[in-house]
Amino acid sequence: MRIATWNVNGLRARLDYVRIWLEARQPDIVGLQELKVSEEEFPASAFDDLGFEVVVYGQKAWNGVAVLTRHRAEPILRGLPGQEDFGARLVGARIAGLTFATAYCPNGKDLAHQDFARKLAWYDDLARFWPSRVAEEEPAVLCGDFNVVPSPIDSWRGADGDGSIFHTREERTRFGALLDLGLRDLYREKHADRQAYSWWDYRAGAFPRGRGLRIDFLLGTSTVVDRVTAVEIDRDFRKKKEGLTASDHAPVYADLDWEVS
DNA sequence: ATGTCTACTGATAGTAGA
Repeated sequence: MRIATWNVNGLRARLDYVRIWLEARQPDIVGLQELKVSEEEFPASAFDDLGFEVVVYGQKAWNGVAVLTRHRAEPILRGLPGQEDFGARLVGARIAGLTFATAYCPNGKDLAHQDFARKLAWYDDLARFWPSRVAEEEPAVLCGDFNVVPSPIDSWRGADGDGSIFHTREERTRFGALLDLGLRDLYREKHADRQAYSWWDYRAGAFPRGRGLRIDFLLGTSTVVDRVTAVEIDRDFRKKKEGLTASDHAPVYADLDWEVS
């Protein structure tokens, strides 16, 4: 079974591109972020045609998350309690015996902006909420755009980035608190020393220059980690395809040795 | 510093957010 996470940066603008990726990679479950579309305008029929059921938490213009699945989904999470003002950023479902949730964590903008403190508070609420709904021993995945660079190796700037937005001690502590709940970074479990990125700024030629950050993660509990056979950042799908513009994020996917009943 | 992209608006170019 193949699971994936992808910040698509506008689902309506990206729909044809997303379709190309789904057909190329054939994932079973996908967490999408930054849909930037209301639930009324969500292109459900396009995914239906491709054989995917959808669980959507949409919002006009900003944010928005969804789970696509080839298997039957039972919705279990919609939003982070107490953080409704920060928009549609968390949705989850139970699929094929797996708890699968996807998050679009706040960006924070810059260290002086009030959204930076709000980002930290959002993380604190997530770390409180998650264990109230998901047991550490159950097979579970929390994936998404976390807007945090966990370690210097995850930044094109290396340790020179330390202290700047996405690279602060405060953000790393919050991300670490999720790992302390028993969630493990599937990519890092498979590729301990590989420097690779999942996001590149559209500006200043960041992608061709190799100036990226690894901020998109598939986090899994131990029962999931034990089943992982491969994890890849699909860098090829950060490139233009058939004249279509890519998201500024690449998809990240993992293959699990998983029985779908 | 910023060479881009998306979606919004009493829109039809300018702005905000990332």
